[in-house]
Amino acid sequence: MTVTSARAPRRRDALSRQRIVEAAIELLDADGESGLTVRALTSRLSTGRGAIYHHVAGVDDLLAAAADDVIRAATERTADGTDPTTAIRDLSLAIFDALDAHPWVGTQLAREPLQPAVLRIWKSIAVQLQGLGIDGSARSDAGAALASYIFGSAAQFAAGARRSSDEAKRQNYLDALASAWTERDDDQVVRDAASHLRDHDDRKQFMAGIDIFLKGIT
Amino acid sequence: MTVTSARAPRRRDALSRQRIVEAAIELLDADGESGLTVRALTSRLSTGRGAIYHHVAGVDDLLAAAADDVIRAATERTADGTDPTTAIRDLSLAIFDALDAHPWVGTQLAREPLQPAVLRIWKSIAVQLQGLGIDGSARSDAGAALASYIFGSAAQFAAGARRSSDEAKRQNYLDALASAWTERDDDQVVRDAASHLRDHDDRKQFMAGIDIFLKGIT
DNA sequence: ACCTGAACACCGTTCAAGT
DNA sequence: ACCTGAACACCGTTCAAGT
Repeated sequence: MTVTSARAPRRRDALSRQRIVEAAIELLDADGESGLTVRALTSRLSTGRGAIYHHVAGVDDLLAAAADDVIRAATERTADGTDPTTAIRDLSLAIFDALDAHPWVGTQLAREPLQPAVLRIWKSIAVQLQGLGIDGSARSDAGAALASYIFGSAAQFAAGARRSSDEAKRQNYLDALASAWTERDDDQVVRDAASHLRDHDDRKQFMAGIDIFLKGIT
Repeated sequence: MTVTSARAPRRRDALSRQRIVEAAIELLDADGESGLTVRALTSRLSTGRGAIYHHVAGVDDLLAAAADDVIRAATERTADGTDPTTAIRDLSLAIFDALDAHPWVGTQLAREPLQPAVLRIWKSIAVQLQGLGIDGSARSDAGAALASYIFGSAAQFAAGARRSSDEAKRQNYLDALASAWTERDDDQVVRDAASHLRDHDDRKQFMAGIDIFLKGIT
C-alpha cells in the first residue's frame, strides 16, 4: 500500500516582496492593524509560515513597507509647477485622503521616525519649503513642524476613520466621545470643545491647521 | 501524612487600580512598551494573573491610565496667572519633558483620541486659547492643530528618546538615521535635512514649531 | 534558492476553585 | 468581594526537512 506525502504541493508562482506587501495592504484595509498576522498572510498567499521571511525581515518591516506604498502613491499625485503654498496644500490633502482610505497608516506613521514613508513626507515638504525660499535651520524647523502636525493629525483621525464606514456610525462615535468628555469634566471649555467635536469636519479642520502653519512661516 | 496546599498564601495588602498603574509605569519606564505584560506585572505585584482584571479592564485601559498619570503631573505643573502665550509655551515644555522622561507615552498618545490624557491636553490648550480671546470654531481649529502638533512630535521624539539614555548612543542613532536617509535618496534636499538632523536639538526644534503655530494664530 | 509546516517561546484573557 | 493559577486561544519567528 503506497502512501502519498501529506505535504502540500509546492506553489508554482514565486513569492516576491511586492506580492507580500500588496497582500498585507489588503488585510490591513479589511481588518485594521490586528488583521495583519503571519498566519492570515500566509494563508492568503497559500504558502508556509516561514516563506515570507525570505522576502521581508518581519512584521514590522512589512508594516513599514505597506505604509510606504500608500504614501508613495499619495505623494506622487502632487502636481509640479504650482506655487509652493498650493503644492503644500495639495500634498496635505493627498496625504489626508490616503490616510482616510487606509486608517492603519496613521498609526503606523507615528511609530517609527526612521521608516521610508516618513522620509518621503519630509522630503516632499522640504522641496516646497525650498521653493518658498526657506533655508538652513529655518527650513528644518518648519519641515519638522509641518511633518509632526501631519503625523499627529493622522493618528487622531485614524481612530475616527476606522469607524466612519458609514455616516451614522461616525456620528455615533463622535457623540459618544463628546458625551464621555463632558461626563468626565463638565467645565465650560470642555463643553465648547465637545460641541464642536460633534459637528466638525475632519478634512476642513485638518486644512485649517495647515493654513495656521503656513501663516506662521511667512 | 498531611499534605499542605500547593497554593501560594494569599497576599495581605489589597491591590488597587492606583497600585497597578504605578507598577505599570515602572515597567514601562524600565523596558518600554514591550515591558508591560500581564505576566511581568503580576509577578512584580506578587499576585495571580486574573487579579488585575478586577481593577482594570485590560492592558489597553492600563496603558491609557498610565499615560494619563504622567500627563496629569505635567499639566498640573503649569503656573496660573501668566499670560496665555507664555502659559502655552510652559505647558508645551512641561509635556515635552514628561515625554522625554517617559518615551512610551508619546506612542500611547497617538493611539487613541478618546483617552483621558488626550482630553487633558486638549483642555489645557483650550483654556489658554480662550485667554487669548479665540472663540468658536477658530478655537477648536487652533486647539486641534496645536494638540496634533504635540502628539505628532511626541511620537517622533519618543523613538529618539528611547535611545538617548546617554549622549553617545543618541548621536549614533542620529548618525545612522541621517546616513540611512541619504543612502536611500541622495537628493540635495535630503542631504540638507540629514545634516540638520545630525546636530539638531529636539527641545529647541519642538519649541520652534510651537512658535510657528503661535505666530500663525495671532 | 526557495519553500513547507511543525516546534518554540511567548502573549492577553477567562474562569472554576479557593478564601 | 477579591484573589489564584491553570487553561484557552492566540501570537511572531526559527529551522530541519524537502524540492
